[in-house]
Amino acid sequence: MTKILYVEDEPFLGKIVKESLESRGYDVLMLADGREIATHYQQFMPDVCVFDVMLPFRDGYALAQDIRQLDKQIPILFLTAKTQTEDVLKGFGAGGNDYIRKPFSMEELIVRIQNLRQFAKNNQSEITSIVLGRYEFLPNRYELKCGENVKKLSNRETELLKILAENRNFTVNRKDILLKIWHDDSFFNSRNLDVYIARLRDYLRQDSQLEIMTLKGVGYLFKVS
Amino acid sequence: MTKILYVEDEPFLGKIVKESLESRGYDVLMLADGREIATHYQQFMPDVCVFDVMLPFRDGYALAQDIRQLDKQIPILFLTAKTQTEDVLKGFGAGGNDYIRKPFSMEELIVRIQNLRQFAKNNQSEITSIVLGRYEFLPNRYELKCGENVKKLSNRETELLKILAENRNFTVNRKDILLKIWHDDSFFNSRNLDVYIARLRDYLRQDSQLEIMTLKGVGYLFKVS
DNA sequence: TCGCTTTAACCTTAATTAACCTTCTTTCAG
DNA sequence: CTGAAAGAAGGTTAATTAAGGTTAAAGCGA
Repeated sequence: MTKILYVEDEPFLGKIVKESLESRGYDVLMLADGREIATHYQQFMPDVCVFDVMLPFRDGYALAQDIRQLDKQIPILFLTAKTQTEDVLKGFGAGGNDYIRKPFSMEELIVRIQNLRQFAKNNQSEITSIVLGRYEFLPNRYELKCGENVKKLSNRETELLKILAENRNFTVNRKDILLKIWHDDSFFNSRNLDVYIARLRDYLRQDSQLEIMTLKGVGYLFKVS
Repeated sequence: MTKILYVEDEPFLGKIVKESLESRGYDVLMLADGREIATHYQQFMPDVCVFDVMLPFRDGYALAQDIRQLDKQIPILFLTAKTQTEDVLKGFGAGGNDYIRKPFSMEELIVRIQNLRQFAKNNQSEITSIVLGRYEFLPNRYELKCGENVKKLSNRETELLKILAENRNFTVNRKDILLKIWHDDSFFNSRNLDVYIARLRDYLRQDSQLEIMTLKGVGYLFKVS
C-alpha cells in the first residue's frame, strides 16, 4: 500500500483529493500546514510526498528541503496555482521531482504519482536481500549471512548497513547518515557512528573484497566489487 | 556530457530548442521524424529522450514504446501542444516519465531534464576509469592502479587528480582548482594545493611519460602522451 | 539481568599549517 | 641589451591539528 504525505491548506480541495486518492487504494496522511513535518514524516514513513506550495507558516519548498535532509530518494511532487516558470524552477531547486499546476485532474495527479513511485522503486525495490560479496544481508530480518554462518544484527547496525548497502559504490555523507539514524549530527552521535562503523568493518572482515572506506571530512564509500 | 535524443517536426521550434540545449552543454541529436528511431538510438546512445507527440509517420507515444523495448531505464519526456489530461495519461502509459505542455519555457525543460537524469542515474553506478600512461585511475573507487599495485587515494588526492585527469593535456587554473576543492582561494589553501600536487607527482613517478607541469602564475598542465 | 546503545579514553591517519628551499620572473643598474 | 638581485610563486618535507578508529566500560530499557 503506497503511503502519501499530503500537505494542503485548502480544506475543501484537500478533502476531495484525499478521498479520491484513498478510493484508489492509497493511504493518505493529510496535514493542513507544514509545522512538525519532520516528525510526521518519520512517524508515517510515506512513499511519496505531495505538497501544496502556498501554505501558512512554511511554504512547500521549505518542506521539501527539510524532507531532503532526511531522505534523498523519496519522490516529492508540488501542487500549485502558481504558473510562473520561476516557481517551477524553485520547486525543482528545492529537491522536488514533479510540479503540477492547478487546476489539475485527479487522473493526472495519480498517473504522475505512479510514475514517480515506479521510478523510485527501481532504486530500492522492497529490499529483502542484498548480496555483498560473500555475504548476504537481510535487512528485514536483521541478519548478515556468510555461508552457513548467520550473524544477528542490532537495530542500529542494520540501519547503518542498510544505508551503506543501498548506496554501495557511492559516497554517503556522514551528516546524512547521522540525520537519518540519530536525527541529529552532534559530536556524541558522530562518535557513535564511528563505533558502529568499526563494528560493521569487523563483521565484514571475511571478504577482503568488501571495504568501508573513509573519506575524511566527507563520509564513507562502501566498495563492493 | 549528457546526450539528448530530440524528435521534433517543427523545424523552427526544433532549431531554437536544440541550440538552446547545446548552449548549455548538452549534446543533442535532433530528428525530424521517428522513422529509424531504434537505429539512431543505438548509434547515439542518448541519456535522455525528448519527443514531440504529434509527428509525421509515427507519433511520440509509439516512439516511446519502441525505446522501452530497447531500454527500460532511459528517461523519456514528452513535449506537446495537447492539453487534454487523457493525452498526459497516454504519455505515461506509453512509458514516458514526464510530460510538458507547449508553450513551455526553456528553463523548465532544462530543469525537468536534469531532474529525470538525476533520478535515472541513481539506478546504475557507473565505474569510470581513466587510463594515464601505465596507470589506471578509478576516481569512484579512490584508487590508482599501476599493474598489480593498487594505491588507495585519500579524498583530497582523488579530487585533485580527477580535475587534472579530466583536463589532461589542457591547462587548469590554480584558482579554479582551489575553488572547486577548497571553495576558497586563500593563501593557506593555496599552499595546501602545493602539498597535494607534490604527493601526486610522487605517486605518478613510475611512468616518466606523465608530468604535472607547473605554469607559474597560471596553473598546471598534466601531460599524458 | 541481558543485550544494545552511548560515553569515554586513548590511538591512528588525513588534512592543514609551517618552515625552509628552489625556480621563475621582473626590474633596474651598468 | 644584459645580467645579477629581489621578490613572488611554488616545491618539499616536517610538525600540528582535527577527524575518525578502536576498544572498553558505563548506562539503560525491556
